This record gives sequence, C-alpha cells and structure tokens, in this order.
Amino acid sequence: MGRLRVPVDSYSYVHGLKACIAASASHVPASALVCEIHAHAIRRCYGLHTHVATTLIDCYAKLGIISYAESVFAAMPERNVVSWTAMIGCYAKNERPGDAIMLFQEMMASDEDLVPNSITIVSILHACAGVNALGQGKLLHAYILRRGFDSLVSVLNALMAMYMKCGCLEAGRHIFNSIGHRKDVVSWNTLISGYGMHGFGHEAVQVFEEMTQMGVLPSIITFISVLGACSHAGLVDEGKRLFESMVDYNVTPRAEHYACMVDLLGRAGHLDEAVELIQSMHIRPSPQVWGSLLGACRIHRHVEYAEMACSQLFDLEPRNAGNYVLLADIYARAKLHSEVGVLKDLLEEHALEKVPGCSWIEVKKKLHMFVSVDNKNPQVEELQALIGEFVTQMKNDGYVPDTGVVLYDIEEEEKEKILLGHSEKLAVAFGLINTGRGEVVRITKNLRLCEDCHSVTKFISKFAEREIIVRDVNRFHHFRDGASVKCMSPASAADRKTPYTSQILMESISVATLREGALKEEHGERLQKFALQQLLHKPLHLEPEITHGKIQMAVQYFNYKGVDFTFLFKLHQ
DNA sequence: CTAGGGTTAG
Repeated sequence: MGRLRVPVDSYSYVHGLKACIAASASHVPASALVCEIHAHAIRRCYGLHTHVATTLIDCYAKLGIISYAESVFAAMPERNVVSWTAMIGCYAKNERPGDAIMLFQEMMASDEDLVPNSITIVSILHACAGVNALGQGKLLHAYILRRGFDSLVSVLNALMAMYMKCGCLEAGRHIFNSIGHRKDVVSWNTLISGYGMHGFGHEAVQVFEEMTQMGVLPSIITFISVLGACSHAGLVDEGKRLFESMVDYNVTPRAEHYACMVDLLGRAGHLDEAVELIQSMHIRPSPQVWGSLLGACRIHRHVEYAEMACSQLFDLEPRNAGNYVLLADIYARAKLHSEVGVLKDLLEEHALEKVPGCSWIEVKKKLHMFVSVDNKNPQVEELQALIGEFVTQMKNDGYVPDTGVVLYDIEEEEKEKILLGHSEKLAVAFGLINTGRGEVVRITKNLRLCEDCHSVTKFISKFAEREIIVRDVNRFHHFRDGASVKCMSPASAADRKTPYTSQILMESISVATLREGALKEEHGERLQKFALQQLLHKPLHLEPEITHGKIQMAVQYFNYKGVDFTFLFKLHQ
C-alpha cells in the first residue's frame, strides 16, 4: 500500500497489527513487525488513535513487552473501557495480576464514567484467581449478578475458575451446576482442573466420564487437565488408560500430554518407564517434558536421569535459572559438592538469577505481598519472631530444619535464618496476626512450596488451631490440625448454608450501602435511593473496610426500613 | 470493513 501510495486509515493499522501477531511463519519476529507498523502509525499521527492504540496495547501484551503497552496506554488522550480492559488484560496475562487489580481499581475510581463490561470482568476475574483475591472476586460476583452477566457462559466459566483457584471448590461446583445445559467444553475443563489442583483425582476422572457420556467432545486441554489431575492424585493406571484413550477421541497427544505423563510416571517413582516414554515419542520432546523428568528426579534423588534431562534443558532453555537450581539441589542432596559449585559458576557466568520467592495474602480485601528475606517490610522482624517461636516449639517435638533446600555455602545457623525468612512463612505469620480466630489463612506462592515450609506450616496449623491453605504454582496444600489433608475448606462449608447467589447479593447490598457512609436515620431515604441505584448500575468499590458487624447492621437497617430487595434475588435465580 | 475475554502445563 505504501509503495502504491494508497492512503491508510485506522482500519489499515488495526488489521495490519493483528496480522503481525498471527504471522508465525514470517522470518521476521512478530515484535519487529509490530514496532515497524507502530512507527509508521506514529509518523502519520495515528499512534494515539483510540482503536489503533488499543490494538497496539494488545499486541505488546501478547508479545510480553509490558513496558511498551504501558507507554502507549499512558500517552493516549482518550481512553475508553476497551482500552482499559486491554491494559488490564496485559497485566493479567503477563503474570502481573496485582497490577491488573490495581489498574481496575483506578478505572473504577476515575472521574470518567467507565462502566466495566463482561470482557473487563472476565479479565479481572482471571487476575483475582492469580493472586487468590477471594474478597475482590466475591465483589465481582455480586457485580455480575447485578448486571445480569450471569447469563453469559464465558463469564461464569471465569467466575468458576476464580473460586476454585481461590480454594472454594464448592462454590465453583455451584456455579458449574448453575450453568445448566449451556455448559461448554471450557466449563467442563475448568471443573476438571479445579478438582485436579486440589488433589481430587477420582472426582476429576468422574467428571471426565460424565462429560464424554453426555456427548461433549474432550479437547486437547481436557486431556491436559485430567492427566494433570491423575498426576496430583497419583492415579498412575487411570492416567495411562486415559492417555491411551486419546486416539479414540481423535486427539493426537502433543508434547504437553507427554509432559503430563512423564510427570505422572516420574512422580510415582516409575522413572525408567518415564524415560522410555520420552524415547518413544514421535515428536521432539519439549522443554516441559524434560522439565517433568527433572522434577521427578528431584523427588526421587536420581542424579543420572537428572543429568540426562539437563543436558537437553541447558541447550533448549539456557536462560531458565530454575533448571540449574533444581540440578544443584539434586547434587547438594547427593553430597556432590563440587558439582554444585560448577552449577553456581554457570549461573553466575550466564548472569542468571533465581526467581525470588514471593507470597501473597489478602486481608480485608487488601493484598499484601512478601518477598523471601525481605528487608524493606517493617513488620518482617515481628513476623520472623513469631515463626521463630513456633520453630522452637517444633524442635522440642523433634523437628530438624530442612536446611538442604538452602543452596548457599554458609553455616547451618545462617541457613536456618534464611529458612525463617521464606516468604510463605512471613505470609502465614501475617495471616495469623491479622485475621480472626476461626478464619482460614489463604496464601498464594509463585514457586513450589519448599519441604521445610511444608512441615512448619503443618505444625502451625495445629499449634495455632488454624486451617491454612497454601496455593503454590501448581497445586493446593490444605493444612489442618497438624496434617496435610485433602478436604474442602470450612469457608465453603459455610457458603453452603445460604443459597450462594443470595448470600453474595446480600453482601454486596451492604457494601453499596456502606459506601455512602454512616447509617444514620436522617440519611435514610437518600441512602436507600443510592443503594438501589448502586445495585442496578455501578456499585463496586474496592477497599471497603467492612466488618461483619457493620454488614449485619446494614441488612438490619434495610429490613427495618422495609425495603424489599427480594425482587433482586428473584431476578437472578 | 476497526480495539479488549474464559479452560491447560514441570
């Protein structure tokens, strides 16, 4: 078009940019293509055109170049819901859920009348799931009900995933059931993976059977989910049977499925069989496949296969520090200290850094983050002291700190100190201090839960009489009464008492009411009007420091004033 | 004739 001097317009840019992302066959990397068109658009003064800029944000989001997306977003003179959603989605899909939530709150607080739509909601739900922000997620649930978005299967699927990733299996199941006959493959997949990540392997397989019996064709993702579920639950034979049944459903196993199988076999200790499977593959084993093998080698302390996996991995993904760390860990536990040293030198040589351990906890709808060996947070000393007390108790019970997980070459005592500073321990301590007795402590962690934290948290659950749920990168750990248990959280048991949607709505009514401020008699009428208006339109505000007592007061107030809000329940059930 | 979304994985 340029050569022929055909004039371009915003449409040209939008389509051109989208094509860049799709152009996987091109010799030029997609990012270079996008930048080229971006530059062109800037020269023609189209760089900040609302549609063009929004497309640019999305392109950079898909390429993982967050800073470019941010620059475009910041420079836009006019931003609408779609632009905000694109930017929120950028954070959400690039593993920065905290920023996504913050941006969403900023959007809700802005003076412009930006009304989130179903796509905004889906994006932000995804972010809530990412950081275990259950309180935030419930507010969104209320919003969904008020806006009638619960008629959209895509929204319900995202909501279901949010609940399950926040540890509320029961609520997730409830949503699933409420979808009725409109369930699509994604709904089924979400339920299967939800059961899987909680260790409910049999239930996941059962759902799979139910799904196929109803004539729903399982997808590639269905098999990843159900095989993953078998792996978490140690269902080796079941997994093998499902893997072999894939051809019956016209699904050819991909590298991802092999990765699941290698994980399943390896975790169960069938390392030879896992290696045989890799060697029998008709496609090139992906880094994930070798990674599964390496992970299994760490559990079963198998040096030889670990080296075999790493000889491939160091070649395939030389910049992934995790692989070096895992192998170093395996060497360290096998007391091969010189090999550990070699790996550390390698890490330094390539200027690679371990991903810092990081944990989140949501308290009163506010998110708190902890980094391992955090010196900035003023509360850390207090938290560490608390953990230290538990550890002293534990040592009397015969506990020995598992300093094997610390790879630094330092004194035992120093190693123990580092263990005390692990982010999940800090988060657990913070949770104990800042939530009431009987409340469940929910933690999210960006890496795997280390063995020491596992045993310490287990002990704390008993000693502090608290249920603690830790979600790490790939599964849930429920701790109750000194044991690692497979169970539903009591929070979801409480949810069962009231029909879920009613309860959620009730909560949100109170939230809407309280936003206006005091519950004074003379404000009554204005308050009512405001609350109802909020219910029907833009009610969500995000940092309401609401105590349970205040909520009850609000509900009582409504009853007292004789406001009939039952029609709202009927509307949505 | 334009823009943004849900399920998976060591």
